[in-house]
Amino acid sequence: MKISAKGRYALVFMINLANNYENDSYISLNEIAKKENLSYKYLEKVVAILNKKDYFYVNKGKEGGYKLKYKPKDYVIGDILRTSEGTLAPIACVENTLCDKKVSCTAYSFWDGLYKEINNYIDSKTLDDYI
Amino acid sequence: MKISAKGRYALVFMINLANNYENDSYISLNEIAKKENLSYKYLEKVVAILNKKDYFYVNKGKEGGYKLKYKPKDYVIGDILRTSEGTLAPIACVENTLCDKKVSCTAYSFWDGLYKEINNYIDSKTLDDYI
DNA sequence: TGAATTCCTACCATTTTGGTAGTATAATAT
DNA sequence: ATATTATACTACCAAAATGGTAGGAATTCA
Repeated sequence: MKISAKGRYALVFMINLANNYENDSYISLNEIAKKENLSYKYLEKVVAILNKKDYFYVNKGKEGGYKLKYKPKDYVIGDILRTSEGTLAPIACVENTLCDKKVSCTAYSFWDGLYKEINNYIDSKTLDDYI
Repeated sequence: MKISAKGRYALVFMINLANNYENDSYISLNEIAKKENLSYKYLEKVVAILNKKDYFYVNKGKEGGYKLKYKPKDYVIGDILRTSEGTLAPIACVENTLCDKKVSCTAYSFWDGLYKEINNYIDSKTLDDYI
């Protein structure tokens, strides 16, 4: 029941952008990786995933890097985690439609309830809460 | 962020025992595996883990199997899952003491909050809720 | 033009996952 | 008694996921 490094990296990265929001400057992967003691190469990979979303501005070259596009309050953490981790369903059947047992399935309602609790929590927090 | 087969098997198994509680008879792995469409051998393995706790009576031989020791209401699902899965901490640092950053660590309070939500939920349910 | 930076593709060792196989041991119905 | 049924225990294993690393191409800007 672990969040993978992908999710951890993604959230740390986005919080770093949020912390830099007021500066209106770009912040590079190198800088964040060093500050947060993350693998630069792996962070690169995770950011590539996040970059498919409309989260930040990017600039290459000197003084380049990443900059948050919207206000920290506009970033729901659940959305960031789903982008990086995929679904946060504790077991597959509460998410997809492959399993048709559902209601009749032993323990289904327990897992479904847990899923809802998780979603409620992660969707109630934004980057602004962790600046 | 998935619960592993271990946790799924464990809960299904325990709910089956709970369903059989009123009968006061033993129920075998074979019977449960067939009914729930689980791998018999893997179920055996998971039950071996659960068996370290004081959860059920065991009887070998004909008419043998497993029988719940206490009332379904006495089994908190969080306890069952921790026994089978290990900790349900979404990331390691909210659980163990290896990481000393904690409060100052980026995003720590987010993960800690999520952990608390998960624990609250799974500790608020007992087998009796899923009979 | 050179340095800094992102972008992209490929590779890889280790661990985890979800099993299977086989045998030993114990209980019991008959 | 003993054949049958069941758990207990140990060992093995293939496939997938995890958490990286390596190297170079493209782009930006001082």
